[in-house]
Amino acid sequence: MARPRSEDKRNAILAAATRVIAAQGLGAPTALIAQEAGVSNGSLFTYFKTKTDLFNDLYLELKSGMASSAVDGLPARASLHRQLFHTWSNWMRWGSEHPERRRALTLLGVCDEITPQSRAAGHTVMAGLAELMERCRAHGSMRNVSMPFFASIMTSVADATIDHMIQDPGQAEQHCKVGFDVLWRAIA
Amino acid sequence: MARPRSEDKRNAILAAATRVIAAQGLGAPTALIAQEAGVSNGSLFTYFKTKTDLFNDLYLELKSGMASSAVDGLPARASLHRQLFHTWSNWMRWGSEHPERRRALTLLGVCDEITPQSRAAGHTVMAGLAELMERCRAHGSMRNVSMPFFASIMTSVADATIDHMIQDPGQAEQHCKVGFDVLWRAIA
Amino acid sequence: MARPRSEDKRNAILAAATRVIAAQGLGAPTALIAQEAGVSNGSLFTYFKTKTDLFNDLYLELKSGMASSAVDGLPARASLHRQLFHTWSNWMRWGSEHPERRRALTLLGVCDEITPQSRAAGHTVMAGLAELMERCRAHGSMRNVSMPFFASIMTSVADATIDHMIQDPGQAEQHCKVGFDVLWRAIA
Amino acid sequence: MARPRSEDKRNAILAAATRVIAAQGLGAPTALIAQEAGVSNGSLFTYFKTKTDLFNDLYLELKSGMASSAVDGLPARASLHRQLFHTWSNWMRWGSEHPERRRALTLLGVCDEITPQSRAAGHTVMAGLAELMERCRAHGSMRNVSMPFFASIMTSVADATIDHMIQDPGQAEQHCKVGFDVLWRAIA
DNA sequence: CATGAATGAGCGTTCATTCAT
DNA sequence: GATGAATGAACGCTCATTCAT
Repeated sequence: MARPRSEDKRNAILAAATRVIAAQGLGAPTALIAQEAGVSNGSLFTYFKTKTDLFNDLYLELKSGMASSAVDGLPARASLHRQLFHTWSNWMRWGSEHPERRRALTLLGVCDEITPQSRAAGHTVMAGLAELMERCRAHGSMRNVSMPFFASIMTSVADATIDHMIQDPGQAEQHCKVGFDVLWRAIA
Repeated sequence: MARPRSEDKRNAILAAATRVIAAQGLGAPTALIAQEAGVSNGSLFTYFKTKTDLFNDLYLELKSGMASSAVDGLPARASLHRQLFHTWSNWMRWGSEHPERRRALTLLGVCDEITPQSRAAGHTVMAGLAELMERCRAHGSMRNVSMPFFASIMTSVADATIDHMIQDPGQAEQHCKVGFDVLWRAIA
Repeated sequence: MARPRSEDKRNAILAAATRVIAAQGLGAPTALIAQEAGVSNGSLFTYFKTKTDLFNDLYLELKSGMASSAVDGLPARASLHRQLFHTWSNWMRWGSEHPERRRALTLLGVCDEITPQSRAAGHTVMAGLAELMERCRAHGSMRNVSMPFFASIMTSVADATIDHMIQDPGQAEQHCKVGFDVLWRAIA
Repeated sequence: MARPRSEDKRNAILAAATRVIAAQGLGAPTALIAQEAGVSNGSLFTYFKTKTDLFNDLYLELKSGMASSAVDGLPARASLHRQLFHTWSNWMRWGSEHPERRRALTLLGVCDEITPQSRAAGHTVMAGLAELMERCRAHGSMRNVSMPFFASIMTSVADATIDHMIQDPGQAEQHCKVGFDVLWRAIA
């Protein structure tokens, strides 16, 4: 019967946190995040019990946004190479178009306030992507290495590629392709 | 640069900072670092003007330690493949044997208190390694991409490989080899 | 005084406040009291304008509960000694059986949010008891001291006795008697 | 070799806490206590690790001040009656002359941040007084009740008497005597 | 120079109270 | 009236940095 909790406000806080963390790092004051989100200081804590909770939720939010972007419109019947390139392109686009989300995710990824549970959930949301990766691994020269290692290689190359695209946006598309070729050579 | 009295103390502080940052992140109190180093609270600031200065110096220290480990004993006359593998093995060993240094370096690498000057110096200190990389790039399939991109790919794969080695130490040597093969396929 | 809708809710809040204050002290959040009472956060403030008002009302409620227990079933025609002992026993029983009310009353009694008006009203509510006390005073060795002093002595001894009864419940009845004897010797 | 911790400052904080607590209750901000003591906000915490620690230390300080005042100049060879009256007078004087200390001690005494250890230590500092009480108990009509009960009675009457003296300072000395007579009748 | 007490701005969080639903 | 989200002042405590010893 009372004013319901607003999903919009929650999202505004998450978006503000993304921006503020990208700009100031994880030490950014919650008060600044709240202000940036257009809510009061105290309201942040009705949506997220602690700053750490906010971090964990944001981590998942960003990770799943990235994952779902990557597999968006995946051509299910195309060749593995085509499917992977499609996904790769989506991934690179997400990284290039959302540098703040990416930076925030990087920072959250290395900080130790993210719980093992969140990290596990982070893997879950990547399931679609993981399934594709698994097929690539199983049919390529890395068929004998573990999935985590395989995934980690792929992620690393992706990160390096996005960095490169951001630093030289004029040639972004070409860098995207080069990165993919590197990856394909490594794993095919 | 007026050398402070005791190089030992300076080193103790850097070593303590490495440990403490690895354990607690960059938010760790300077007082704790000082304590861990066996010096007083205030003394830390006679060796490093600010916490940020300490971070920048430590970043360089760690990066150059890593770089010099990597090129240690480089067989100058061997084939490129042999030289690279030698370096790669050194690098992997450094990473496996100094997880705290590596974690501290990772955290420092993504935080924005590290100045562009420090990052540039970080590259300088990698000169020996960079020269080898440059030769690999120039003679391989990535001859048309920029050095930063090439280096970034190599670093990424290295990081992924070290992670893997640390998580499964029993097979470390084998993972080292697999990582190298991945890299070689990607760049040869 | 416009009665709020539900006297039940008001009482539930007072009872909850008693429990919560006994457990957590006067710093206990109003939200917790509301929760414990089974009403919403905001509703508490339709029954009590401020937290201070709640405290003042509760103070009176507890004090009058104690006072009316004390004089319950007073044998009007018995000797003073018998009347006083009857009252004393009631008082001790109230204290032993309602430790939370007693503790809350103690805390409220020393905090300075209780207004002089409330304290005055607290005396009014003790009128029945006071009248008996007055007769005791006037006929005993303390006939020359002021009533407040006399009452305060009696209250003090009562409190000490209840404490003792609570700490050694096995002998409660005996302690009750001993306390009364002390009092009687002091005032007779 | 550095600036030593100043006992003066510690005492200033304790004195300030006494005043501020007496005036505002236990909810008084530490910042106000610090200000009143003439030290910075943060300095308070170099002398007392937490607000609760400050409360516990202050409790002991006040209690031992009271206890040592009470037994000051005790005429060891006088009669029990004379000895007790001497102590009683000291006690009453302490209470009358230090109303803030007394109020702070009252508040601290009922709050549940005071640890059982502090309460135990509080009894220890009253040892001198307790020994005298014990002799009174053993030779009087309360010889069959436990010491804690006896002590609690005595304390209660003392508190009531001090209150009375404070409220009517003109007759303080006389009230002191009356209170003592009440006590003596109760226990002799 | 070494020490560690002093400083005070700053932070995460709480909570009495208000107000939209 | 009932609800619980919204508000923002306030609080306890931390910590980089300074400075007296």
